[in-house]
Amino acid sequence: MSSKVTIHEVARLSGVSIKTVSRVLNREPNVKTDTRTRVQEAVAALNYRPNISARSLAGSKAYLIGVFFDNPSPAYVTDVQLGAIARCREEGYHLIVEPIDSEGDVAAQIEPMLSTLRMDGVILTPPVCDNPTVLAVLEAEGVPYVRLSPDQDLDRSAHVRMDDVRAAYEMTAHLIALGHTDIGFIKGHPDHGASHLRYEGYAQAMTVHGHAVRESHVEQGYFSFRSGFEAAERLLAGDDRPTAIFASNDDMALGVMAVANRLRLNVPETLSVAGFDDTPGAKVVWPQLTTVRQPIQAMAAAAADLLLGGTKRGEGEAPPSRLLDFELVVRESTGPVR
Amino acid sequence: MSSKVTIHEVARLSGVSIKTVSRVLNREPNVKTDTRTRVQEAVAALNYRPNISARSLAGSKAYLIGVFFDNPSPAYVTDVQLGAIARCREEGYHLIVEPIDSEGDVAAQIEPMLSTLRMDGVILTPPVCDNPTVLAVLEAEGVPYVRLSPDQDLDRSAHVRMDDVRAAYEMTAHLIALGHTDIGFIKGHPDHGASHLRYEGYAQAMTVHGHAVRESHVEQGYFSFRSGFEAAERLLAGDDRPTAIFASNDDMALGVMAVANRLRLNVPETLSVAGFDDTPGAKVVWPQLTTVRQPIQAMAAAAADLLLGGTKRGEGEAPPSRLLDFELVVRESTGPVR
DNA sequence: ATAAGCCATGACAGCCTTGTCAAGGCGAGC
DNA sequence: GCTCGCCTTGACAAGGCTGTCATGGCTTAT
Repeated sequence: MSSKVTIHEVARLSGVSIKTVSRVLNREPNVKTDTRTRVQEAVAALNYRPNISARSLAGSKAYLIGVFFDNPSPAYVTDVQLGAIARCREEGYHLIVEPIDSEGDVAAQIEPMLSTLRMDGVILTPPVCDNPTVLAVLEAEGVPYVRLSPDQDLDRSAHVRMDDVRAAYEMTAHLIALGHTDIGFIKGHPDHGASHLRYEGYAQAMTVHGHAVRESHVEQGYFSFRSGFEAAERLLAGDDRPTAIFASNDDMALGVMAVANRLRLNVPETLSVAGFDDTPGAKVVWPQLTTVRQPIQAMAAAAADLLLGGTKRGEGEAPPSRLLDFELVVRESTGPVR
Repeated sequence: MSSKVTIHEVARLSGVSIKTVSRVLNREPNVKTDTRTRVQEAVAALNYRPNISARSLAGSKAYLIGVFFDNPSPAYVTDVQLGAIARCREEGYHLIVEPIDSEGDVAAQIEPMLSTLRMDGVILTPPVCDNPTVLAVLEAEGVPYVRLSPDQDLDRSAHVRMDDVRAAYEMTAHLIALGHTDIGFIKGHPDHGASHLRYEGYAQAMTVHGHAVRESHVEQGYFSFRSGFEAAERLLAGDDRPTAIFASNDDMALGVMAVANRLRLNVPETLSVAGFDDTPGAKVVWPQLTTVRQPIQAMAAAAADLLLGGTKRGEGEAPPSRLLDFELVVRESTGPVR
């Protein structure tokens, strides 16, 4: 029996009008404590749940938050969903997931769902969070949105980020603390803003600790396993090889490990390897990878929080944003220099 | 301007009643072709989209399909979402994702969302698809559901599966065709139905081709990297080692590769390794893993199709189900015996 | 030609909740 | 003791769409 208890029955049982029940449900002020309690009891007794369709038709809210993604990493996407849901459930909101095909006509994809569903807000993950068309459509439709780790136009909207520079700095410092002075670096895809930030953190740490950033030990990569593999082949070719390599993401670090394996260089005895992102692959390799963990779930939860009005935004103020802490995950792929 | 064009305006522009517009929108019969065209033009001209809340309040459908999951594999979850969405979009349905915490009070989690949202159907992934409480609540609420790769009670509901036995059979046959006769096998988690099916396929193939299933070359694993690693250590310990190992999932196969690496056994020259599932990790290892690909997206699409009434179900008939084809993905980790 | 029946369309109620506005009750200030 | 104003509550309409039923025109069977 798909119990379709309506607000009327609750009203009748508790002896008040449906409007008062509505008030209690929406935590509106100006309801006597006594009345409130009585209504709540009736709600519990009847196991009543408001009908979300009727609610959003009558009111302004849809109780739906969208998550748009076009992200190649399933682990990332899932974490975002988990984080966002955690916060949404507290307020009775639900998550609508919408994969976006950035190659296709983006506007044609999102415009219909926006006008059909009337979502209360949207969370944008990279790289859609930097897609100008998406942002434009969202703004035109008047749908609030929060971007996760955006690259560009930071002031354009609310967003949540992690401090990539500092994370890369600390990872480099970790290697330096282990005695490494000659640390190779593999850059990420040049179109991705994080690439520059991570390189900057690396360079800063080297400079601050008095070690030179050797051009020949900095390679361009593209965030893929293959690009990391190839970069590592170049870095480890001659005799003048670095004692540690910091790849700006895990996939590339895995490429480095593969090369080390082929060259019979023991990790971490002969070569320390560090990654960035803490992807699932980082634990599925031997030795397990030292890396940086982004608090993805927490970031998504923060994004949902921003949307649900955790922070009220005044007129004219800059859009709110949050900067979250990363976590250095030291595992077995980095060790003292020998 | 979040254009809130209503059905009235479409009706006015096309010179018919709102009911007729509604009929066109819902592809109902008994509308003159001429009228239908005129309405469609008006819809296009005004860029009208029906309001889903109003729609579901008035009618019976909510235009929402839920996906419940409690699956440790993000890649799997994402694929399911992608596959389901593909089919849902065709019909104007949207996807609500709901992670379930199987450890907690499952009924308390899903009961509210079911009665609040009134979803039209739910897709259940393993392992929630075998959670009796979940099934019971869904049935009590009268919400149709389709299970993906269920283990138990196949006739209880509609479901979509892949032929694990045949897949394991063919993978084994592939190894045999390469000249292997002594093929080790690592079983999956005993609580997971697929484990038995995959083992059965392996055993069948061995027997049919006249090779003995050697007890000492069959190890128990638990679908984790670590369990694969340990099983491989045992299998590869003595001199009497198999020339190939078929692990019943990729994570364990990766564990096998790690051991082979440590023991300096070249893959595939000295040892062939095969996995199952085609997880992302399968391509991020060197050499890349030969494995079995489940058509997860297609399976999810089929599930959505079942829900959306792709197959009408008569009274008293058995719940509909679909059996999809797998794909043998031969990469570099398997080779001829030497 | 006439009755029966189907097709195409429209009028209207209803889905369940929230927003608006009005009304009654009661304490505070003069 | 009376007015003012706030607190609490309720009546009613509105929100956009679909279901039901009625209507009139036209085709088919007799």
